[in-house]
Amino acid sequence: MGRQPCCDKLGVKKGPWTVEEDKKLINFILVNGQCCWRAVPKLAGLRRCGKSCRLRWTNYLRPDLKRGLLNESEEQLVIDLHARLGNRWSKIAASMPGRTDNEIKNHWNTHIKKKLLKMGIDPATHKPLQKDTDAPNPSSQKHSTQSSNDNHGSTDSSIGSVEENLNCCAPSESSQNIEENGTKPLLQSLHEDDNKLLSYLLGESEPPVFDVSTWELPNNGVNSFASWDDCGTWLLDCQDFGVHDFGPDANFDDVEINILNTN
DNA sequence: AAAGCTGACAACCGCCACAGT
DNA sequence: CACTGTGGCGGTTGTCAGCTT
Repeated sequence: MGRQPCCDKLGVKKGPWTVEEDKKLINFILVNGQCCWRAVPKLAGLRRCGKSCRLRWTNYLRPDLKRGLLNESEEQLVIDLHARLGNRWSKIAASMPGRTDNEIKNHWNTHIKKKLLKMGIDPATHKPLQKDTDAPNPSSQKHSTQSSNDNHGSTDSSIGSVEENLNCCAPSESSQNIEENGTKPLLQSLHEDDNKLLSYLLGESEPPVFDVSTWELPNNGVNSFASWDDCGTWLLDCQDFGVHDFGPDANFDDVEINILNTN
């Protein structure tokens, strides 16, 4: 109440991002790294809310993102983690390198939820559905989600019930099996390097050591690339943009270039 | 061929946590 | 300690492409 909106609504563009806007945002972050999202739109010459820029970058433009549907083992992982964490999508996403919370959330809502319901499992509690809860009302769903959040240790039995059902179609990579024999959870053993990278990109840790041919640290700016063409080629590997979309040919006006140069 | 339906996913909104003042 | 600004999160909606009737 009385709280100011995160950005001035007037003159702020909404809706799908254009290629031009993407280019500006990518170029800005390549040069300046991730900093003060509120200032990004102004500095990058975008008529967007800072929040919108952050979302666009983290959910779509980030170069370390996997694209496409979650495969079976990732899906199994999401179910396992959801049973433990509830709807804490960001926590779940943090354990799945290359996947975003938004992506996982979408996949949960469009695929997994239905799959579980079909199997007679309540997606909120991960327990078998009662006869009279075939059409669960939202309030009870919310409540049960909350309780699963609060009782992480007590959800083991429910996890079991989910995975017992899933084992019929899931391959041998059931995390239940992994944990039962006392080995490292699947999440921790998979993609540890990617986790480091993700962690760095999210500003949570020091830069990891990784293959510099695939991704350079934003703080190093354009100097990380032998040329703007290299930069474009690198981005081309990551996203569906043409090399010509980036670099000196990018459509910065003089004011924007000045802003970039003074930083 | 066209209308309606469904799935997939991008994007927005409102709230919350936390750091800085 | 209270207030403010910012970033982040989760829920929800909008849009579009593909499929079905």
